[in-house]
Amino acid sequence: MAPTRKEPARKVAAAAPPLSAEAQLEALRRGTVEIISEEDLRAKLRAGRPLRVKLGLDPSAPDLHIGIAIVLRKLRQFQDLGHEAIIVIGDFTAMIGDPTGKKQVRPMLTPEEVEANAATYRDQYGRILDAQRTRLTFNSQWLSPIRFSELIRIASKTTVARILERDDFQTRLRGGIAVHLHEILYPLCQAYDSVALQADVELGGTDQKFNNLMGRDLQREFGQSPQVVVLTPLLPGVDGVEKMSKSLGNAIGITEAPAEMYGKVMSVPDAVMPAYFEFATDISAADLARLKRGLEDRSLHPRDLKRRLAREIVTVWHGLSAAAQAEKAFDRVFVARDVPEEVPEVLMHLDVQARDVLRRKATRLLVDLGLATSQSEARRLIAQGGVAVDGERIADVSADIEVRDGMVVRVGKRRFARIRVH
RNA sequence: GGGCAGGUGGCAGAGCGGCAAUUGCACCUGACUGUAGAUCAGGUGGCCCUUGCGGCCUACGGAGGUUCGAGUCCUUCCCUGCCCA
Repeated sequence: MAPTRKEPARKVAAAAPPLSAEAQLEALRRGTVEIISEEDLRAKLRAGRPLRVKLGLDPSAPDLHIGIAIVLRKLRQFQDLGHEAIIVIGDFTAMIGDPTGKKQVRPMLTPEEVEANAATYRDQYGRILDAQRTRLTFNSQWLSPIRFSELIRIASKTTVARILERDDFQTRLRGGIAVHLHEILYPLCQAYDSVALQADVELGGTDQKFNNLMGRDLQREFGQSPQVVVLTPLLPGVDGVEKMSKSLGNAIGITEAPAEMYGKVMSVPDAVMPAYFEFATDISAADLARLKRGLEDRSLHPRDLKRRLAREIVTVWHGLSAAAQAEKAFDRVFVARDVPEEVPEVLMHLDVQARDVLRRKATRLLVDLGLATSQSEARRLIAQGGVAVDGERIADVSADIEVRDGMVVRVGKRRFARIRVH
């Protein structure tokens, strides 16, 4: 379900007379890091026709996170201003993997997989974008049929030196790390997307600057008006260091359960709170300024600020009441150290031999419940005092547990399982 | 095609014949509290039990070999980087 607060905005925008180019530019500037160039954008807006605004996304991560949401919200803004939103799923370029140095070559998706994914994309993007007015494309549509001779023609439009300017390549070459030939085609592929779509604007995070500028060059080579590059900030992940990304495991997914989302926000380092408030919530500029000030002069407690942040972010994606509930659940588990109201249940079968009582070695029980991946791990957890059954800590690594229906096993602070005996 | 340097646990990176492998990051657990933040401490291949500074199995790119013993030495293959052509 889309956040309800978005609904009225859309209707108003559709009905309202188009804003002046200057007013649009003013609105679009907010929340961006760089626009290349504003002059070009102004000119394109002045022409008065709906602009084709392109955003490329990685097909391997259908779980959108609140970092990517920043750029998607920018795209939404373009939609609300009457422009055409085009999402490009990089299913073809996924074969290459954006050359960050770690990605493996991935096989191309089958048409069936693409079809299946499309539904997921629509569903997830629909939480932010006006789904009816969003064009969803896959770049295999135009990249796949390209013949080798055409590739050579496209490749002739740029130079090796130009491609190698890119930071990733620079550092890898300097560090003696492999740069495969196909990888240097990545920026070219993405640039060609812009040519194929005749994009007026390409949106992206600041890490996409090189690729997006490449699109400008290539479009010029193909006799098209070069696209305007609009760059949005990258949100740091929950580690507070790396940019938020699913593959780094530091992301907060927009479809995550409220409680999970709330907890992850609470784990964010204090230093990144301002960025989160600014880019991942809907709070007003005035509120933002006040919170920042409070954090600086220490008149506001960081803990309370982070609770507010967690509430705000959960509210964006799940609504107010879900946020309140998530906070309650969090307090219950982490502040009061109580068992959560909802504990995942695990069914266990009662052994025929032992009719009424089911005895299990504690280590085995943990593995059976999925709370440990091996007996060794289970043993370690118990030895470290991290395992409790119905609130009672297990002290003995070789303990036997008398399994009863409804029993709650806890590992660490936040992993629980309730046993259901059948 | 030739020469040189490399390939070690999720990542980075030690190791120079006794190694389940120093260290950092990441991760897990505990203490503390301001939260799953910060700090401090411990742990982190698997299996087993008679829970012992225990036993066994599997692991340092692949396959062979030398040796009581190989991540460490040899042969060969694969892969990467650099230099020369």
